[in-house]
Amino acid sequence: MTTSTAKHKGHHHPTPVSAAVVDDIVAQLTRQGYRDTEPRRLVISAAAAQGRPFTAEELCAALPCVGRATVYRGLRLLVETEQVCRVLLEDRELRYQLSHQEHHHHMLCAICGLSEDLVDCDVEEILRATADRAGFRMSGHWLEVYGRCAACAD
Amino acid sequence: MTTSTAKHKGHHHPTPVSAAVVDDIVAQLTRQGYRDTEPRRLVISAAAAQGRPFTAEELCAALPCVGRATVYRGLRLLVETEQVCRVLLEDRELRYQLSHQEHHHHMLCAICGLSEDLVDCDVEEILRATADRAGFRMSGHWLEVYGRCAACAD
DNA sequence: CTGGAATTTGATACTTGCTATCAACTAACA
DNA sequence: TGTTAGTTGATAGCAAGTATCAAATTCCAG
Repeated sequence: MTTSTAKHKGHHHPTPVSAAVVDDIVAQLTRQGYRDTEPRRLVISAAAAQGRPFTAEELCAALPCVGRATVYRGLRLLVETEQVCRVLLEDRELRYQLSHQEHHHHMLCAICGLSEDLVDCDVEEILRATADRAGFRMSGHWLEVYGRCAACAD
Repeated sequence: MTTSTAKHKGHHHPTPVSAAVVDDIVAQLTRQGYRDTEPRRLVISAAAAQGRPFTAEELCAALPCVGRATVYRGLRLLVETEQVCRVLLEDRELRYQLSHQEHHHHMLCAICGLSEDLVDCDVEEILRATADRAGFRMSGHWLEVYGRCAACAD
């Protein structure tokens, strides 16, 4: 979980993408009946190349040869199949990032834009219990935590 | 599906607005140097008349005599001065409602649209502690809980 | 009261983010 | 290799919200 000695701040290197990651995701998709297409692979590859949460528009810009609608559709498919998760910034900007876990939340660094998964956190049960107490049956929730990552803390 | 002692579904009675509520909010604003204007009062009054979280567009529709931009500006001002809080639906639709507390979260009913304040809930400290453990300094968060209110539960 | 500066308003145009359409294309299976 | 159903992408469109700016209003000073 990228603790690490502060590397770049605000500057985003695309991470080298291992073809294996892309293949793996494509495999998940084909297993679910979706086709293995070139534009789709490009979207996945570009998404995997991002070092931190990215916007749909950023992906469009990174893929000038792929149609705008296709990028949006690709992202939507990846979210639906849980290969990618959505991240909501404080200003309500929607970003995406490859998902590495079942269901989880993120801590978002306001300085470098990095996202860290929130682990060892049982908010969910607490919320459910609190809701129950009010006779409210919880079916879902949205949670994002904002702040500064270790590297960007004062 | 709304079993319950179904009252209205999707039909929203505007709650009768006590002038006192409007006056009180206007007072808070003038205290902060903002002017007491007719359109502003109309926006506040309409906001207070809503029984549940409402959209900016709904307010515009309810106030045909007030300019669109003015409604949006009025809402923004009310949010900034913490008279109104923002509520995010699962589909990311942004709604508003009069704020009755310092800082709190909402449980949103997917059936009737009602919003209940989440009380007796210490998620915040838990989140902060969890973040701390990862060397992450939390400065804010966004949390919404979705489900069914007592009246709409099966 | 009244004058006038500063705030506020609102019509309009615009931006941004995203979806609908639909003909052309292509992956996958027989 | 042919069929066909899923996929693509150019385009148009839509919804939410903001920028502009002249006209109107508030409110304080005098």
